[in-house]
Amino acid sequence: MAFLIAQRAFIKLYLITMVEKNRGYGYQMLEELRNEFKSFGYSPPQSEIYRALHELVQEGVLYRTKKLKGNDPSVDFQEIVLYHFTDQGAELAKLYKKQVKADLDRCLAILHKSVEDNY
Amino acid sequence: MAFLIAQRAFIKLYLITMVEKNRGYGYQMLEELRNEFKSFGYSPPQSEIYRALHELVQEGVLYRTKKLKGNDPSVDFQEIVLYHFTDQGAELAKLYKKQVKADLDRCLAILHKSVEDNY
DNA sequence: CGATGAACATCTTGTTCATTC
DNA sequence: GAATGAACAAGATGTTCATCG
Repeated sequence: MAFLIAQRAFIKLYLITMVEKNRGYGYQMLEELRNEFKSFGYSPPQSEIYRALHELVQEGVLYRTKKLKGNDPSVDFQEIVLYHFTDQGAELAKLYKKQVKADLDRCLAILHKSVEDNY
Repeated sequence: MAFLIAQRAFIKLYLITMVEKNRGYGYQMLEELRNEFKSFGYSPPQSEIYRALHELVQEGVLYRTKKLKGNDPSVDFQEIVLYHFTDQGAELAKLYKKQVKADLDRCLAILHKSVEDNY
């Protein structure tokens, strides 16, 4: 049995939510997460974001499209990878979120307990 | 920067509290923890408890004494290892607990945030 | 079986490098 | 520097084995 939720699962949850909100590509999501958690002393490593995205693709939740970043191709040729739900993706995501929610609640309960027990 | 608190630190916290309360030896503490967290779907592995105890000794927080378990040596020769605070141990423990408390609060904040952000 | 310990195997992470524009 | 990816190194854990009474 597991202790606390894994970082990977935690990040996947955020990625799914971001895809729901049409927040585009990897690097951007990374920056956003780093920003969000900066004040919590947590800076998700870049590799974890990509790994998580790859896993979500493997699992059939997301699929990828490629796009040039700028609107004017003559200015910016940078290619970015966008993520979208597959046909079953929305369903799978819903299920995944449900499971993670249960795990988050479990973790919160454990941590609360430990504060009560030790302080 | 770290994500959530490590299992090791979490266990050390409990061990320190248990030593404060004169709750004796490794195996016993293991059983107690397993019992406490059974309903949370968490069963700390035996190796982690011993590793944590060894570390606390390394760090100069605890020292060990050995004792025969039963009161009547002719009946039970089982040797157990008891843990106590060293001279500086109480101080070190206090400090350690303070740090862990900060980390626990940080973890709680992160998890709460993630529930807010994703549900 | 209760008790302690170590070894080993693995899974999860963090750091670094490679590549492209 | 923005962006993606993989390789590699290190750490933290889980599982199994060894020993003793």
